[in-house]
Amino acid sequence: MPKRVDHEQRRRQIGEALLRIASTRGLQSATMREVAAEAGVSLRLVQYYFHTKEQLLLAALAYLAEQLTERVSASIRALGPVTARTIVYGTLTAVLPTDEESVRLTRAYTGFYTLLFSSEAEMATRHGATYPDKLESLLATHIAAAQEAGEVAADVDPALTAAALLALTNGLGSSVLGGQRDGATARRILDDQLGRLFHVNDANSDEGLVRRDE
Amino acid sequence: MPKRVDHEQRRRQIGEALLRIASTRGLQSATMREVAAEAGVSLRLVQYYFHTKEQLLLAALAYLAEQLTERVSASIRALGPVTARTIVYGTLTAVLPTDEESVRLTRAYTGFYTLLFSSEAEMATRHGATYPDKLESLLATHIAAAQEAGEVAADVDPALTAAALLALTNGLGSSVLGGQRDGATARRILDDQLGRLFHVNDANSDEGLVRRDE
DNA sequence: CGCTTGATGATACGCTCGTATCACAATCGA
DNA sequence: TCGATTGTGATACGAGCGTATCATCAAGCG
Repeated sequence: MPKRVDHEQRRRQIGEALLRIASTRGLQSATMREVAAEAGVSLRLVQYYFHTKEQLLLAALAYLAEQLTERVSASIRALGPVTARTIVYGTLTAVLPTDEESVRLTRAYTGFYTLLFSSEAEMATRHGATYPDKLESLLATHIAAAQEAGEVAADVDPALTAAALLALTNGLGSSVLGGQRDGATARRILDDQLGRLFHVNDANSDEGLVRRDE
Repeated sequence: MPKRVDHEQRRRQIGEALLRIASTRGLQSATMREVAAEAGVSLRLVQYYFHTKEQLLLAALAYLAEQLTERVSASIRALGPVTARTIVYGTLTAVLPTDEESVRLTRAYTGFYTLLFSSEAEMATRHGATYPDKLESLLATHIAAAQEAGEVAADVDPALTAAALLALTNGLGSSVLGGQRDGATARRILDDQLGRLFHVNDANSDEGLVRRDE
């Protein structure tokens, strides 16, 4: 059988298998043997394409980040014209575990993030923390833009608010994954906060403003 | 040596040892042998007082909840007269990992919460989720009270807001534990949101209001 | 006093994990 | 054509885990 084979494709096949396990049985169940079985290959092959488990995890994390990024931009596009507001909405709702795909992604991501907490290997100079950092500054930028446009109150600190929104979304995600509430409820909580942040810019009162529901 | 010994004290000694490990090396390092060593007893003793590891974890979780509750009420008391506002502030800032003790507690708690995500044993009818639920309804009650007193805008939904604040705090805690930012910054983000929620009830404008820093 | 019983130590068992080793088949360059 | 290289299988190894077993030592009770 040993035809010359496409390494990248094989690695992807195995990496995806790991992600599938991570989002169903949890990352701690993603043992070498389990991944091999899920990918339909032998244990030896997993070792062959990823010399060590850490390399496998790292590659899978990269694939996951890829999918996550793709979902975020798809979510933004789906909201119509690209404005600061749609970017913020799209980004945050994309990473909230509401439908099947986002549950999958969030579960897997949480697994990796959890690994970060107590890995002596430091997960390759904590790659995990750079992703949220980028998201945060991106959000801050667009909140500031919305502020310029008068969609957001002037006394709002974009950086602090971006951090808060992201932390809120992560916290909501955890509560959904932990079974404390369902995705729809989490979505409602997030929408409430977002609606409170993005209000119309005409009036003097901050009460009775337009409530957004999508 | 076999004097008649106080079981509850021994169990506590061992349970605290587990918590100590959970908040330093992480819960996944809390093996039976490690706990025994940390507690300064033999492996056999750990087995003697807790027939199985799950029982040990459950007991330790109970101790942790105890300490957490104690810290929350201490934090509320430290804020002076007990009002709806001090309760909300005190509760949320107590569980945010800012000082050494809260880092310890939060780390340990996160470990257990993480275990919840993917334990087939379901951690004894998911005891973990009841605690946040109680906190949430408690917060909602006091936000509603503050609303009655005019300290909170009338269009705020107490339940949604309580959930959001708790999720925000949890998310911030995760980011601190994950090394994304330090406790002081997290505290600033939380304070910003709380200050925005509890505003003075006299004026017409929502800009330039009193910024709380403690 | 003696004997049951509570408390403790030493050690073993079975399992799973990541990783390593050895053998071998298919392919390709010369 | 043939040897070197690439891909794959079967299996072993050592460590760490939760748990179990067996023996023993000090009390308390009759």
